[in-house]
Amino acid sequence: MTLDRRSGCPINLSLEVFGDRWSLIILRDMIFGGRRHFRELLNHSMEGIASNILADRLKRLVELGMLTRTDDPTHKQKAIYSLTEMSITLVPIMAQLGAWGRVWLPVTEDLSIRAKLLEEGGPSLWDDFMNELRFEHLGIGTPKPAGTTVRARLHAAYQAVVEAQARKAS
Amino acid sequence: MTLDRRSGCPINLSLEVFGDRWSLIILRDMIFGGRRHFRELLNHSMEGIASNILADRLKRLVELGMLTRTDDPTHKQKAIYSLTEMSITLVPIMAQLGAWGRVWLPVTEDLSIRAKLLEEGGPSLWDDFMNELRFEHLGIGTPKPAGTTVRARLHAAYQAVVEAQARKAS
DNA sequence: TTCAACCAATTGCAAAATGCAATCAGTTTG
DNA sequence: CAAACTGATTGCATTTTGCAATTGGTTGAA
Repeated sequence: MTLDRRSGCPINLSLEVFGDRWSLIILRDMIFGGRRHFRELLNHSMEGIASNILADRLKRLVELGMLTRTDDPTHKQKAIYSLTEMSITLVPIMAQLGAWGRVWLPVTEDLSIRAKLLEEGGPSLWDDFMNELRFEHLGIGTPKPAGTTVRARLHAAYQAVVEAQARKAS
Repeated sequence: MTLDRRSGCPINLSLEVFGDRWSLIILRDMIFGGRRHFRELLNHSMEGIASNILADRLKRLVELGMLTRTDDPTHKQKAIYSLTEMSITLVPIMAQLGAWGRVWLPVTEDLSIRAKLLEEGGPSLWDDFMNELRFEHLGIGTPKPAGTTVRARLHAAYQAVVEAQARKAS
């Protein structure tokens, strides 16, 4: 997989990597949802990605250096997809994208609470989160106590909103 | 023009607005290149956008509220495209995109010097730049002395690199 | 007053990407 | 041994893209 190289402009080249309707969605699910397997990405996809598109994008992202693919020792057919430093450093872009979308687009409260927290936490929270991802995906650094991680906090906030909505609806 | 609404996730909805290979390129040329007319966007396009794609995206961006289209009083056929607050607040996203691309992709020096300055300037420079865009496109706020604007400084840096490259090549 | 250059698109068409459903062969679990 | 699960692949219809040519009109200069 090689870039088009329409121009050497950084914004253009970034768009050539993930300027489509699915690549960033897959990376979002890996970064914020903790997905590591094909089936996890396929079956829990909020937007309903098709399996052929998912297969195509995973292959492409691996070829571009955004992901790595390794065999799962517990299952001979299972593959584990890992983020690379290249995709981990997408966190600030994701944060800005979420912040912008929250202001201008018809987001739902449950799905935007994480973006809100990420925005409020600012660059220092993004750094903490990236370090967690480095530990999980690259084996770099030291683990944090379970439940205190950024992902756990984001997820807890999401769950709280979902439960509040359920109470309101009932 | 209405969004797909695959989900209410802010990242997904943002992608539905500009998750394609041309929309952000057009907005980049308007924000950083100061383009306001169809022909300017078409003829000075580094990536070589086709006229039908440009027409389609301009229409779409207007419908989504990212641009406004007004008649040019000097030419009955000429249209002026203006950024809206919605697209002006894309500046932080552009800055992050440029910063990421500069690290990970084969950018050229001339086309990435602006991204470098924008990154180094940080949020306060982004704010200055957004305020300039608000004055230019929305008529809000006060003008700055010519030559001291962020856009002028970015452009001067770009020109300096281009000239240095020309000297080196000769 | 004629005419070339310019204006924002539109049209026709081939190629590529997308989306959907069905399917695949191998692996694990009950 | 069968059912469920693994990461895909295939076939096919639809949609989007990209390119080149063209449209109907405007402008400015000769």
